[in-house]
Amino acid sequence: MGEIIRTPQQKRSIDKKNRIIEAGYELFARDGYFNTNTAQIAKHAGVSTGIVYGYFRDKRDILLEVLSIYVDKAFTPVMDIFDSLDSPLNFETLIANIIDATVEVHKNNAAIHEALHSLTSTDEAVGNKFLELEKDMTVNIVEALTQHGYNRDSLYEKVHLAMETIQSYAHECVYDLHDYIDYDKMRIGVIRMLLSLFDN
Amino acid sequence: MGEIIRTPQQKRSIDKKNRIIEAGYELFARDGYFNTNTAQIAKHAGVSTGIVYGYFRDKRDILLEVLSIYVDKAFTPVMDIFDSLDSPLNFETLIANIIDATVEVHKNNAAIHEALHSLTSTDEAVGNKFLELEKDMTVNIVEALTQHGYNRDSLYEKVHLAMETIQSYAHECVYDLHDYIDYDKMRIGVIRMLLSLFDN
Amino acid sequence: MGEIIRTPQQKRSIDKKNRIIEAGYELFARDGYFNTNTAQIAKHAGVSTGIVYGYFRDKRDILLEVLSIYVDKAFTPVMDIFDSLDSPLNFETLIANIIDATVEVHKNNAAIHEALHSLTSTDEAVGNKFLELEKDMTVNIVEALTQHGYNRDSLYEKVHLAMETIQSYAHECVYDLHDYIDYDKMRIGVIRMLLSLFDN
Amino acid sequence: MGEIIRTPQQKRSIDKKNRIIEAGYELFARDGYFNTNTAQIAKHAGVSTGIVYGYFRDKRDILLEVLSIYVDKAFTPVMDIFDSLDSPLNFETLIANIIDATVEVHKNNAAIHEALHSLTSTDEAVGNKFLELEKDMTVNIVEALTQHGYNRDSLYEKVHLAMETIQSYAHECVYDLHDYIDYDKMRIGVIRMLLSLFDN
DNA sequence: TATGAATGAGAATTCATTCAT
DNA sequence: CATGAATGAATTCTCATTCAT
Repeated sequence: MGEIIRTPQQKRSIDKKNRIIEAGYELFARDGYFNTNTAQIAKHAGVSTGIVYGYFRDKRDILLEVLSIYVDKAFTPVMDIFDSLDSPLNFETLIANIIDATVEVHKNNAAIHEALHSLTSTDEAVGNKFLELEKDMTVNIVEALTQHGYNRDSLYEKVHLAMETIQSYAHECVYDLHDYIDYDKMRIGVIRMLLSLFDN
Repeated sequence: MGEIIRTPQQKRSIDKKNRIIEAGYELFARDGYFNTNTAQIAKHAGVSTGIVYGYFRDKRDILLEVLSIYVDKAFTPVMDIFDSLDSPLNFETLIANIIDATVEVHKNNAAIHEALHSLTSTDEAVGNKFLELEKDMTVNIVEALTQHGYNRDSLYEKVHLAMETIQSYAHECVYDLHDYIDYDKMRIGVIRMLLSLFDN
Repeated sequence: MGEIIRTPQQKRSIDKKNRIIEAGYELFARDGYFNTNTAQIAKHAGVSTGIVYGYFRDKRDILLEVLSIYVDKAFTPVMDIFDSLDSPLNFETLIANIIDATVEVHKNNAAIHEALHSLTSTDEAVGNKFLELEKDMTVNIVEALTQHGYNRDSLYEKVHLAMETIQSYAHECVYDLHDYIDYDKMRIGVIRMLLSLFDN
Repeated sequence: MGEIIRTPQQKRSIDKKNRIIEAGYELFARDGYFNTNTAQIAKHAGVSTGIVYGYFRDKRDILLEVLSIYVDKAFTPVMDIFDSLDSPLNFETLIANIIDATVEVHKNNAAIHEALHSLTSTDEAVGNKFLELEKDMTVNIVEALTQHGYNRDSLYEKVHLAMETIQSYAHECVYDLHDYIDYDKMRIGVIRMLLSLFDN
């Protein structure tokens, strides 16, 4: 098999590979994975169609890289909050901070999130990556809470549920689709719900 | 515009159209919209490829019909709960009932929900249909609650948020993907959160 | 998997499938397998590129059908000679007849023989088909000779060797490439050699 | 025509050119000409893809060089036999020697022979080279035989036919594909046939 | 209405060759 | 001379849609 996938070492090449990933990111976000073809990605990245296959095994391989980037972007800002945490925990502030961080992440990445997440049911690797992301976040948060002395029943369930709820809110909030919803009021509802969840 | 899309009158034709929709439903659910082709749908429905275009303008038209069916399936069972509601409202029971109904709906339709919902960002009509579904449910529930004397602040926001939360839970619960989660415990968390949300 | 390979029943479809095989036959013979593309085959057959994949799994599948046809064409005329064989055997006549039949087959099929045979070393199925052809011919001839009372030592080896020799001659003769060779004289040499081979 | 194909003067360059030819030789033999790409050849030779075009006009040019090497390898061992030939000629020994030399050549080069020979019908230069090889061998052998006093009718035809027969045998023998053939017995048949051919 | 063969535009991928460094 | 990244035309194959019957 003569298939040689370049692992670029030089700056220019790294740039080029990143440009392709970036192009994939933007086009998948805008049009979806299935509505984007490799020629478009190449053109958007300012490279030839051929070189795409110098850096990636196939179109799906680009997807996987885009996914990795997204996962980092989604994971880091929220987890950073737990690095600088005071004891005793102030849940109200903590929750508000996580909500705001999540909304911020969503503002920049909602479209790609949709595009990627829509593949979870038909692409096992993509599905697993999302599961892993959720698991990593849950586990990390549980650990952080425990270290700060919070240690109640059903902690994994609570954290996971909280995350889901915040995700849902962030999604709604960013798309701002329902004219009958005041997202600031909803935000208050989310905080109230989560406070009660953890105050137990 | 000489194109004639049949609106079937005879029983046999209605069957045939429904069989095509049903086939689309199953295949979209199993493989996703983009991984299903019209030949497969026709074969699965036991009809010829050509006749598909006698009943539907194009492949996407099948999608739209499938979507309608799904929306009904998702809407009805939950809304039925509000038809037989006692006053004064017992929120704990109500919430539990909605959760169970939603989980039940999801058990049967999670796959198609994924398949359809994944198109929301790239297909405006699909997106709007989902918005409409959410709006209809929210509005109906708000109305029912009001009629039963429940009338607090931010009701739309609360109801919408509650629905989102239940949806999330139902999804998690049905797929049962995280081995570190006990979904019965999570269910208790959901109920607690929502009780606190509405007890305010 | 939605791959449906038509097995044509109707006359028109059979014609079409045969036209594609025929086109493959001619183009492979003229330009070789690797220098022929599916678009050319389709055009030569007077069909669209798409329908080629309605009748054949892929380009190689056409090759395999062409091969089958060739094998029949190569096998039948020579084997027919053994259907009408007098006892006692007149080897001189028999050999001459086989030579002539083989040359005749080669006249019409030398190019496709080359094209197909050139794939034996890189395509196992093709290689096996040629082996099978040689084996079938050898076994059939040995059987026929035995039935007519010829039963000497090393019969399989002799028959196989005779066939190879005749093949070589037919090839040379048809291409007529060497100006220093008189193929009629060479034919006499072949007959003499084979007579001595079997007279032992 | 400003294109400059280097004729390497320095030792290192000659090595490099030879390494490329050697790589072509091995890969063409293993996978065939069309299943080998220039990147593979370069990699196998331990050079860059670009430099290949410093030494060769194009991929086919490598093929031609490989062909030249093969022709030498095929020509020399057999021709050497005629350098040390006793008078009067002992045909039985001579034939046996040629058979053994040819089998030996084939043992080492059967694969590349197949790969190259398969191109004869579509590449005129390759075809001509093979013709030339056959002609050179025939002419040389005829000359040698004549010098040793053997001078019969149809000598070119006989020699050519003998060579073909031996080639066929060597091919069969090396690949050893037919389980119903004893190649030692077949070898005896070949010798017998050729003795009778020349004893006339 | 119904069939399923046929179309052809479009997608993914390969690879001989060139070129900037 | 040498490198290996880059090009883009060419190729295989798919599939929504049409059409002859």
